Amino acid sequence: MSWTEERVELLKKMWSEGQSASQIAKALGGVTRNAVIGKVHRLGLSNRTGGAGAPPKPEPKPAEAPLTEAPKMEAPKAAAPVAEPEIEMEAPKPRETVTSVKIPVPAARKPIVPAGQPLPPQPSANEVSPEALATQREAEMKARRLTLMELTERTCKWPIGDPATDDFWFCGHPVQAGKPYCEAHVGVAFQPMSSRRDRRR
DNA sequence: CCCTGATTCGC
DNA sequence: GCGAATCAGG
Repeated sequence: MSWTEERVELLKKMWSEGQSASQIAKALGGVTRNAVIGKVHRLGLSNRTGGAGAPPKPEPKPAEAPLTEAPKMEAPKAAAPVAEPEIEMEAPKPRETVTSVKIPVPAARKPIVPAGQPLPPQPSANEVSPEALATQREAEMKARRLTLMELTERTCKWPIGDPATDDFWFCGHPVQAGKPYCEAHVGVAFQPMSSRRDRRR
């Protein structure tokens, strides 16, 4: 394979979108991530965005400014300290249900609510089918306890414990093809609407 | 171990 | 110009 214009275009596009070299290589086919990185450097578009350590920031791509003519336009943005919405990902937090079962979590741990008071809101599903919940416990007892860095596309990203304390890690079991969670957690994460009791707001 | 990008250097 | 090997790091 060679770097045809089309391929280079796709490379540029994907790179600017924050795609990783390996992802780009996969999309292009016939090249390795090394080849992609090498090309990226040769093209001189190394740092994707101003900040070097800036994390992949998907450009919303406002709109192609026609820009027929705009000689010296200074954008005197009077600094608008916009409050970041900070959207939370769909990350259901495993909830401890008071049952007779003992130590559902790996090693004996402090109560799961030690932190101060905040404790992030838990948006989604609370009512999980008993069996799914049981399976969930099993999985958590054997959790690999991965840290954020250790997560990959193939590790279960189900959070366990309290993010505000050290008692926090990710399941880490092999994910179920495509899904972000392992089989057990897919079970509690993706529930049919029907089985979800309507909570009267 | 999984992954990331950066750099080098023979081709 | 190309990209595998290597490096440095999360």
